[in-house]
Amino acid sequence: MTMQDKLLQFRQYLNRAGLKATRQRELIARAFFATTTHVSAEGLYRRVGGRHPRIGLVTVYRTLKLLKDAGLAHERQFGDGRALFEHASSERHHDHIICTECGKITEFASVEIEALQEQVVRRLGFHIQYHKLELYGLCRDCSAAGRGPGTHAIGVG
Amino acid sequence: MTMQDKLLQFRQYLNRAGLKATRQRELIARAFFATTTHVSAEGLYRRVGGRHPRIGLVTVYRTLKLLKDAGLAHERQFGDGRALFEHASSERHHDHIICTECGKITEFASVEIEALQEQVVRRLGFHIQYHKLELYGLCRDCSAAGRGPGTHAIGVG
DNA sequence: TTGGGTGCAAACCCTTTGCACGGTG
DNA sequence: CACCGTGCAAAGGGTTTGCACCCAA
Repeated sequence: MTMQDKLLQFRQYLNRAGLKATRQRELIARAFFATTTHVSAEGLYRRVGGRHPRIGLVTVYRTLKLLKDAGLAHERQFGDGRALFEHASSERHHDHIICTECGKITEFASVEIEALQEQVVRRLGFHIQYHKLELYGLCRDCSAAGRGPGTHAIGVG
Repeated sequence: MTMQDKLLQFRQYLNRAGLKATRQRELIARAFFATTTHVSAEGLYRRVGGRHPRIGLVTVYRTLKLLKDAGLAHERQFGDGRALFEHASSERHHDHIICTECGKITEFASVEIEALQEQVVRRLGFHIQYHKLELYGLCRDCSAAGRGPGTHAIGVG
């Protein structure tokens, strides 16, 4: 799905919902679709604001909510208090692995893990609706650079 | 590990760290160890404050931090903006399944899932330090009661 | 006695909301 | 032209910090 497709879908959503396609919404959506990784509202605000100072952080929040409603963005909570947003249209469900050294976020998916989850909790009488799996560790680069606890700890407590 | 053991461990921690065993810390620790499930700072504050009105929420936060430092409490973020605390001393690593209807939190553990996680991300060059797995769905009771989306939706969009 | 501990209020961070002005359909 | 959208500032919720008084060791 190209940037143009996504923008079109966003405009169509606004139209259908009786909302207006404003200059700000267009610029914020473009900046969002241009990101390759997870962005915070603040981060997106800085990207847009660098070129268009008249756009407020509040509008970024409001537009991100619209993008979610349009099904074009997912909001993720990684427990550090702020929300990160990622594109939703093109990708299937996936989980995340976060490097504790450099903060890089990598996506992965495993049907095996998900099947096992379902199996494990069925015994408890639960029926899964959705899940959130976050792995934390050292990425290849940070391992190679010898950063982090991996270097001196044989068994990490 | 009994309540008394835990209290003793807490006092020993304070002692070793050159900190003081105050009336407030004792009361808050007792209230925390008396919980059976996950509590928020606010929730613990209400439990203590019901009987001892002179204890401030701030002191609850500070004592929870001490309990974490002492290795007696774990802090969990379930993405709703506030932290929940659980006992740490007695239990091994586990994950959580949260009922989306009644909010009940159940713990579970699976070495199979964890082995699979390790295997999956090794291909990506990652080395896992820790992880966080949250399953969301309907618990047995809520399923039985016919609550939730399961009742009318065949395929949930 | 002395340094850490407490409680209150205020600050803090992220996010949302109230309101008067501005711009889209 | 009627609303919806915007920006600012202010409020909001959860958590932390500054400060004067208090108390455990």
